[in-house]
Amino acid sequence: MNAPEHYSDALSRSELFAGISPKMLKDILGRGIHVQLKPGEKLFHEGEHADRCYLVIKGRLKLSKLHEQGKEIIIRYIDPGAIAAAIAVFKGKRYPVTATATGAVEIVGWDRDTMINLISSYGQLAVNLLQFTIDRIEELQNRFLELSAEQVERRIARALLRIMRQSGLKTGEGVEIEFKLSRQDLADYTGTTIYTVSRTLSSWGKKGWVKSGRQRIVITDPHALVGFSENN
Amino acid sequence: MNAPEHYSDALSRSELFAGISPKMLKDILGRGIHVQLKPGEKLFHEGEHADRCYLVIKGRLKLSKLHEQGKEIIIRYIDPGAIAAAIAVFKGKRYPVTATATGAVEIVGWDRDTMINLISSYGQLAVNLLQFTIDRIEELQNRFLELSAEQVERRIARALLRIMRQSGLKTGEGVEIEFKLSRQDLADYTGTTIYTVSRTLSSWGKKGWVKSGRQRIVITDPHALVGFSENN
DNA sequence: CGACGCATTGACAGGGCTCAATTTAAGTGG
DNA sequence: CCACTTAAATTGAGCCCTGTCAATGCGTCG
Repeated sequence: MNAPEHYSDALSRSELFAGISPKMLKDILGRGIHVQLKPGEKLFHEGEHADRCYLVIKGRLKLSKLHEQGKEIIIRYIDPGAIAAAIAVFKGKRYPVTATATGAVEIVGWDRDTMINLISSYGQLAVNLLQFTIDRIEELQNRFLELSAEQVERRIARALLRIMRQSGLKTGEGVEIEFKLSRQDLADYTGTTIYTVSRTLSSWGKKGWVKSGRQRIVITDPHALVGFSENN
Repeated sequence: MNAPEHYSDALSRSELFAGISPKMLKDILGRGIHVQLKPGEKLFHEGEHADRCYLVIKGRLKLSKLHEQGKEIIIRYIDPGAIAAAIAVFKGKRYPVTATATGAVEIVGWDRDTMINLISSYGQLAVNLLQFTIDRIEELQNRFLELSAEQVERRIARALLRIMRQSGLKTGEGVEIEFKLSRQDLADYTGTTIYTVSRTLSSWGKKGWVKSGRQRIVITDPHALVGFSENN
């Protein structure tokens, strides 16, 4: 298998493969399987046996957990270059979350044996994996604190800024979230309802902080939003 | 240094040292430093440089994060045999949380170099550490889901049950939480206020589910509490 | 015994959820 | 390219859960 051109872009951004030479990368990529996902398609379900981990090449995965009565909570989004289920795959455990494609998604997957093999071949991988895990725990702890200590509007502000930093695209109007992000998604991400999100974005729209339409959000005044999320 | 008698008890319960022979344990313990903490004393603060990780021998550590305006959130409690800051110490990062002694606490600490040394000497340690990390992430994700999807009363029920399973002591009356746990603690753990916790425990008291006093909680009917936390 | 910290309880208000009714926008097929 | 369908978003009204504030009770410890 020969890696297509656009792989290098995702890989160069990857936290997991930082500090690994192009030659090694080629080897690593060659050992994975290539998968394409349609919008909304699920890559794996919460509770399933974790037999593979995946690197996102193009598009975005949404990691979420489901609660009884259909309420969903979004744990995080996985951008190109980032990896999903890297930790779960090691222990042959079950996936603790569900992964869904937002838009068309391209990924590379490795099974458990291959991963263990790779780790022992490339020491840097283990270090990166540890770093990655630490970051995940910290991110979760931070969001946990926010969720319990802050009011909804501020949580939405922080969420939007976090997503903007991860997946923002500078345009003439401001910074646009470069994937489809509905009110429902934001609500699930911040632990609120679509109604509150809608009202909030509405009010920010009037202030000129954001422009938002159907599954599309542009932050026109990031500075103001940061101020709001921190001050007062 | 010769390990005191009661060390073996904590160690035998330890997730981290599972599958490691007594002889090796003696070596590992000998390389750590022994620390005693007074009630309320802080072992490390959020943001400080993470220069050591610790195994709890006796008593309990409380891991928490602070929000502006003094609001605190409890991430978890660390019982005898469990370890704190194990991951943070590796990357020479800062502690993401604050550790406080609840009651008198005895711990053993290892610095970064020693930990790295130990890991390379005892392969099982690395595996255990990974397992431990996975468990931490899952626990956080679960609580995150609860926090965003469930009402306060049910969150308190779940919290109490979780703490009971971890640190419960069967007595004639029922299962008693074996360390001082104030209304404030429960509130910080569940993301609510002492007033709501107090009202809730009061009402459960009338139903005969719990008996609670000053920093002391006994679950007299665990079954009923489980039912409440899951049903409806 | 007095003082301090923890816990309880009541009254009140408000943030945000629920529900229902529209409006808007994006497909889709003829 | 336009009607039609369908999903997403908006907006208003009402209310309930839970946070806030204040007063009081009670257990513990010096």
